[in-house]
Amino acid sequence: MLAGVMAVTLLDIARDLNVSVVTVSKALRNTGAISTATRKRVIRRARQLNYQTNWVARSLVTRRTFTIGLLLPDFTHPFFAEVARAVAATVRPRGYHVIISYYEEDPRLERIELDSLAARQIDGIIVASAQSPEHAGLFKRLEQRKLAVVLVDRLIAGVDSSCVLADNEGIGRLAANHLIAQGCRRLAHLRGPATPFAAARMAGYQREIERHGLELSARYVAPAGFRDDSGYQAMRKLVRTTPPPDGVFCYSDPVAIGAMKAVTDAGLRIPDDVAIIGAGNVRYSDILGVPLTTIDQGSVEMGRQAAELLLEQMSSKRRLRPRKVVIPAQLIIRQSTQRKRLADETEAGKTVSLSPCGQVRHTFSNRPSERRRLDTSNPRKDS
Amino acid sequence: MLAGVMAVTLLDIARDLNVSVVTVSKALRNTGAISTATRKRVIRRARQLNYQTNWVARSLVTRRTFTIGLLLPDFTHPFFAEVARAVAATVRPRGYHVIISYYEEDPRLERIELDSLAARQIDGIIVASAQSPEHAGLFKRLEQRKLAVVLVDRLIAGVDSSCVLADNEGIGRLAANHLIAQGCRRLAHLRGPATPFAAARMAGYQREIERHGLELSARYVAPAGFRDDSGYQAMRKLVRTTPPPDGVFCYSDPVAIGAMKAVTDAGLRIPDDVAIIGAGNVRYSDILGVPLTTIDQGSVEMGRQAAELLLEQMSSKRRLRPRKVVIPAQLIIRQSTQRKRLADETEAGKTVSLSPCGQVRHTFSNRPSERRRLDTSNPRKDS
DNA sequence: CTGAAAGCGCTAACAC
DNA sequence: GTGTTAGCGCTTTCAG
Repeated sequence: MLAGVMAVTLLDIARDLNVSVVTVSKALRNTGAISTATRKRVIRRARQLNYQTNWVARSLVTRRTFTIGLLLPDFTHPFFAEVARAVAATVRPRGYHVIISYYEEDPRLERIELDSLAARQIDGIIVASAQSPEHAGLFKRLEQRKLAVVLVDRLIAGVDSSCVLADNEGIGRLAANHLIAQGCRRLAHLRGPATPFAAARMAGYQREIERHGLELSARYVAPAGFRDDSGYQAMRKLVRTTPPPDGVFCYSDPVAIGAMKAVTDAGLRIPDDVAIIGAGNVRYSDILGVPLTTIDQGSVEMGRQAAELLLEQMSSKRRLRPRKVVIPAQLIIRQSTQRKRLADETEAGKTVSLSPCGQVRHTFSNRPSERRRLDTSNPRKDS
Repeated sequence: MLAGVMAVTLLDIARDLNVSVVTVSKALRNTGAISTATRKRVIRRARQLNYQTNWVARSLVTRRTFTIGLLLPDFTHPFFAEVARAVAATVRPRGYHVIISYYEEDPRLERIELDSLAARQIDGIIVASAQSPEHAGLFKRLEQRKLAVVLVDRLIAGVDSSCVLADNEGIGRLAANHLIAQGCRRLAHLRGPATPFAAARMAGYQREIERHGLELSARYVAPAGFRDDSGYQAMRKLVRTTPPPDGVFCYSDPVAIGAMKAVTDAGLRIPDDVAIIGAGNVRYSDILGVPLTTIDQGSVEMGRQAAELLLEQMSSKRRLRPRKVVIPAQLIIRQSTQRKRLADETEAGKTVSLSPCGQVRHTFSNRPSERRRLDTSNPRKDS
């Protein structure tokens, strides 16, 4: 027989050593009552033969695969890519693998994937879901099967799983505050898709505007989607209004990037004619033609916390009380909103240090210590 | 018993219907000899009970998991993220899932992950490896275990698995050609990491330069790494040489982005003082301060072809002859090299249409049809 | 301390 | 057509 054509099994080692399979199994798992001598013998031989646990077989009996699912709308999107990496980084040290899947914003596909992942007997799943509340039962069923579930970035009404969310309200408020502080008065908004979290962003924005005695006029609100092309289209309309808005809060950075093109194409200047603020702090947002002011949703933190919650749930015997974690938003000021060349300190009562001449500080990494920021309220946890 | 606490098994359905487990199994798999009547009965009941195949159990006996691994240095990098999506999109219709893992350019971690994925009994793996040739045996062992292997983006000497590669030589040649056509004469290079593929890029670059009777001076070659910060550091040195280079080919777009900052920081203009060209056509490269000319490596095509090769291998009984696919490179001309304001047609004998005023054409998507390009030679296949 | 027996949920081979 | 038998490679339980 050709060496190694078939994988080495416990039985192979057992025969080889004249012990039982059970003994080998115990030795390798470092568990149960076994003499140190045989344990060593087994381990040595296993290494020699290049034995590897067959996880499929083990999982069948232990009912744990040490694999989790991560279901996202699109892991090519830098925000989700960062979430994904943070999740993987968090669970890896604990021996878990991650099956990453995406559903392209198609709820039907999402459901299929969800089922398919469950059929693979994953131990838990983290999902940024696009399901409407009428499918809340789907998640209930998953949890009944003892599958740990953590919702991330997007809440679903009626699903009481743990979740980790951006502070969407806060993002909107932060945006409004900042634009107003920069002297903008004709405030506009490029809305995201028809989702609760996009609505929350807009609501926070509007509320804060009104708190300042201003208003968010309906004609300054245009629907956009997730991506830059929709932002471009939406902004093309807004720049044609008279007068055009002088401050625009965009649902996401990609949308904002599209919007910036539309503004430039229309012969207007950023930020002098129109200030633009995005959300997401997407990688490379700081190296655009005009570096984009944005609101960081804390992708890494979101992934980490989601994974942490999931691990906790998976390793607990009884079902834990669902928890809700809100990741505070941070304002990242760059040129696209910097109309006041120097100090625009004391927004929200905090001092924001700006580098001279309206220049962006040189930031390569996203380490928080290197950013100028402004948190939304306090981190709220465990609501 | 609470409904659905335990997952429904074939046995549950069998008992329920007073048939044997085998019958149910056959019915559900639509295989073997079975009357249409019972098949329908089984299927109906299965649906009612919300039965789902337990893939762990099935895999144990069929020895197929319908799961493949994808091991990358970093799936947050836009290039790899696109490869990953293309892989997932290609295998999904065939029922495969993808476990995506990354090793942060750490060969030791890569080996651990490789083993760990194999232990999960994946059917095949696509890997952009950082292993040096002395670990070629690692891959040989995987293939002996009947694990299909496809190398992507990075070749390893001594490993004769199928592979899908960028045309690194061609990338270098294309870069040199373009810079020279733009009138650059003091050509520089920011080298990538110490890898064969980075070396190939430089070799192509140098060869083409020399073919034009010019030379790549050693003092104009600086080592950089994978990311923007290393590009920044490297370029900081080059701009201090007298005279500074007037055309720089950077190993990757991130490196180029870092380099552009260094050039700007030094008070030089892009492209008038220094033309910069990257490689990778990273998303958002077209919306930088100065949109970056780059060479597209065909990430999507690379992922698709790798997945295709893997599928082919996995569904074949006997081991197939390894194949080598080279994805042709495409030059994407943007502002960062556009020194000749208008027509710089007839590089390499082809006409490249440019939009007026050195403006970038508005491109949101990466659809090839929307790009101005220049292929490297012919697509070579199956060498 | 060690191992024999039983079984995880499923499929393959072969009787009936 | 249908069901029986025999595993896949591992862990669990419990007797020795």
